[in-house]
Amino acid sequence: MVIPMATAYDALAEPHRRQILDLLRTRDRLAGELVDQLGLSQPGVSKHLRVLREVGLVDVRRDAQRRWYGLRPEPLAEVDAWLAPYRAFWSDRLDALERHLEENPQ
Amino acid sequence: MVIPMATAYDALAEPHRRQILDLLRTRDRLAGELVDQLGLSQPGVSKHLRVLREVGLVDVRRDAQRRWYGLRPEPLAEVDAWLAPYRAFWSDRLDALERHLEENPQ
DNA sequence: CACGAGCATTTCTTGACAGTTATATAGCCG
DNA sequence: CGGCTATATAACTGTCAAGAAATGCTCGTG
Repeated sequence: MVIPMATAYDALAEPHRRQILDLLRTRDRLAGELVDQLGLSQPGVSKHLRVLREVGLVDVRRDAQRRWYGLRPEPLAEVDAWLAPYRAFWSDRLDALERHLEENPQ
Repeated sequence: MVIPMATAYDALAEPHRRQILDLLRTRDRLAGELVDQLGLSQPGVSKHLRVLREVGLVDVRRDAQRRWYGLRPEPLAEVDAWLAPYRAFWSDRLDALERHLEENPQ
């Protein structure tokens, strides 16, 4: 019986989870704050946070009954590494566009 | 009735689809080639290709009964743009590591 | 024109997942 | 201790996606 490990890609596929990461980018947040921001039920947010924890994209700090959630960007570096070889493609096209604009000023 | 549009994030969540994009990065491929490489059934690959088409990550050129698939990296630029603000985070940490190493030579 | 090659689409099954409500756990405070 | 706050987990439901098998479509070729 194989336990299917989720990946950062899976975590990012869900818009609410990307929203959570965006919120954590500015500062750490209480679970309750995230519930308020997302407009989901509290258990719904809690489940998304569990997924993000499991793929290592967030960490938690306990503070009595509260939980402070913080961003752990490392798994995004893996995604970025996968993306890197593709960057050449569209930057090529953008470069071509830029050259075109330079060579054809208004 | 809302038609749920898939996003590039959804497309990237599936490992086989990332593999297809990786194959198309080197050169255009026939659908049959992709079937051989992926080790999935032909209809299975065809369905993945449909998803990639729908989010604009590949395009198709007909050649009699054949289909040449090619990479269209533009939607990846969107993902890259989302990722950009995060890049500062881990590069900060890497910078810190580099400074540490510079200040503490072997 | 019949056949086969090359793909796409359909159909079906199974499993995963997002969301909800209900419940459990943990810690503060009166 | 009792009850409240904050969060996690459980149980359940509906939806959707991945995969295989069967079928359909298109076009070149004998």
